[in-house]
Amino acid sequence: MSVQFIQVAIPVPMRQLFTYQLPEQLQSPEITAGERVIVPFGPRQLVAIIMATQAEPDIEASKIKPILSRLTDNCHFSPSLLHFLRICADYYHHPIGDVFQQALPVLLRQIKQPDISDPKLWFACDDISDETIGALEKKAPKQYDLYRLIASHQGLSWVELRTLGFSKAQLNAIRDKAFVKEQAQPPSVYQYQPQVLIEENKHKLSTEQAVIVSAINESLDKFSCHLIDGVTGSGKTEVYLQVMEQVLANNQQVLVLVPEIGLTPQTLIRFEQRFNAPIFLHHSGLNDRERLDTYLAAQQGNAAIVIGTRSAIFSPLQRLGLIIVDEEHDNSLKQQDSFRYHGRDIAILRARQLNIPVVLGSATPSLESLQNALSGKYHYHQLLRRAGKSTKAKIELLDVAQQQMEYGLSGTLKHAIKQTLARGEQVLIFLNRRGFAPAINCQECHWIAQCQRCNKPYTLHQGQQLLICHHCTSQKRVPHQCPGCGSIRIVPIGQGTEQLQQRINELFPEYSVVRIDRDSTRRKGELAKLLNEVTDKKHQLMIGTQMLAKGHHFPDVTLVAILDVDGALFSYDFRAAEQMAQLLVQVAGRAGRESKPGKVLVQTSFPEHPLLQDLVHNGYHHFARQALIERKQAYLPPFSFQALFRAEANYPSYPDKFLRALSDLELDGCEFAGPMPAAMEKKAGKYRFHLIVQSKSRKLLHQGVYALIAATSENEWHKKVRWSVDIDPQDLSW
DNA sequence: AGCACGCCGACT
DNA sequence: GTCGGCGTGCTC
Repeated sequence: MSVQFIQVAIPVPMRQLFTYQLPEQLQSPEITAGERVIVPFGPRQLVAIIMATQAEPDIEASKIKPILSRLTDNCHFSPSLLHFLRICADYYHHPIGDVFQQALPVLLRQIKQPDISDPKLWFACDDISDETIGALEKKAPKQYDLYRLIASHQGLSWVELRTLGFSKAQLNAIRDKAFVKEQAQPPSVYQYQPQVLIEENKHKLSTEQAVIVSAINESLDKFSCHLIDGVTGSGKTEVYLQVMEQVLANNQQVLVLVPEIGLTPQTLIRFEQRFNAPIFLHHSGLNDRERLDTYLAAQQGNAAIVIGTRSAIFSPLQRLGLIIVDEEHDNSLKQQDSFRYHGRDIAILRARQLNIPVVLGSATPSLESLQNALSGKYHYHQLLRRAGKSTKAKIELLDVAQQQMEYGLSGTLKHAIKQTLARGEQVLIFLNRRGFAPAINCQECHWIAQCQRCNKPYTLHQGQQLLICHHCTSQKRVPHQCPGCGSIRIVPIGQGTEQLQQRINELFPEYSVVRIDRDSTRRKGELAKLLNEVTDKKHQLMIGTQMLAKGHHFPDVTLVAILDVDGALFSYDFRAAEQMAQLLVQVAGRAGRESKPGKVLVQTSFPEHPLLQDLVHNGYHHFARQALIERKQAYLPPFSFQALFRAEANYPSYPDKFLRALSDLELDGCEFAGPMPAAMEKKAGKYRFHLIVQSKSRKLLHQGVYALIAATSENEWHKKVRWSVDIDPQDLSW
């Protein structure tokens, strides 16, 4: 047997492959692309991915090392997934090794191999008398609900039960009483059986819905992209469910992508109630082991449905038949560091590659998707009617320019809150700023506590008695004295959710207030718990950040207050207005029910602003079409395509000069904007600059970016900076 | 990205 | 005298 060489992708941000020797004793069985191997790399050992075999190496033989071992756990990339990941790396001009790294669960990237045992699921025990069940129902209603749920399925994972808001204590309790038991599930391929569909929970479709379901069902065997543009409450989920039904019946799997915190109990329960089929989850609330379980279930075929956040797009489903991207406008679908992919966009690439349909859904479609739908590139489906008789929450502007404000609340708003509470209804208050106050300030010398690494004020977190920088997460004790003048008159300025909660408590002492933001929901399952408490009406007032705008519906909330919307009206980011409009409409959709319609009050100092006027009087669709006209006139996305080069270093001149040298290049059909300092010019001690490349042609942009990346190695500053490319950047502020 | 190597300031 | 700060360079 002759010496064999292989080219591998290494999980480092380098745009090249590395050549290794394949020792004779490792040559059988034949090595294939997509396999994982362990290689020596400098002083360390890494898990690498085989890309190709080679007869003759293209580098000096003395440099080549042999690989150490091949991983035999069968968790290699299938040819199809491997091809998909190459397409992604190519589209985003991102190092392939890093793309692979992100597509693998943590436990499969490590040298130490995890124990790949069969996942354990919960089942109901047989032969439990109605009497015993009746007794449980009376004594422990929560445990009874949990038992009923498990009994109605053929196996549920702890992850699902936790996501639905049940606790380990409740589960252990019914296990100890022998109502349920835990069993390992050997790998088996999901097979459709009639009992998969739980018929009694199926809704009758409206004519609008039925048309969409049949349109999608007609094209299940080929690639097609559908945008379902449906107002909140119009029954998008029911359309998803009925299309999925058909795909599952064909023995294929379904992948559902949801926003970061969109995987709420309310969403999951809809799927559980309809399908008695194995559902696996993939979201930030899972630990490494749980993520591996989902990965394996997808790969081995146990999973019929995978529901997850953006990285679930890399689930190795072998018989994927449909991808659904819910809330496709949501920016949590775009990864904002290292490999900056957009979950929705690569879902479309994946669907095209597999020749299957992809369904995008939103009440407030992104301008990109809307334009594709209007131009006929996507199938465009509108759901204009709300199911039932419910009416839409009305958005009203509250002019606060002349009003006396108390802790961010106008008198008019306080009055409206009081009246709503008096009627026994709930109130939701939005403030997109967590912490107690966004800054602290010395009243004598006007000193402001600033993070030295970011040149931005520290946020005061009073509960923890800490100053926290929200840009680099550095922390500091709260000073008792001003370091500048020694004064002790240090006061918070501005309001965050923590302070608002305190003030609301003082203003409405007879009502219970709950705060829902990243700080108050840090613990696993805490979000589900708080949301359940709200639904159970344990709290009358809710205070929260954007987190509350997604996924949940609160029928007894009839007043939503938005404290501060003005920042978005004058932002230099051309997407700020679009995002604000989406937020307002999404929020309006969270509140009210048919018998008690909701109202949204928006505090603003600029009630005459055309953007707000258009949105309030003509609705999101009119607003979106206006915005598209403006984008077209300004040659902004989606009428042009952008790539953003970022560079950072310890001194501002390096990234500036590095990018300036790149922008000197002549590129066919591309133009530059910048280089300019990033909106956060200094972050975590680094100086950051941006260079935007823009083109009306996706193809020319691609070629331009390619040429620019090739030019970096000749750039005299390239060793002085850390740089990266962001294709289709979403947030230009960082 | 890591990690080693190498060269200058404040400490047991 | 040395511990450790981070600038620089390399990884088949």
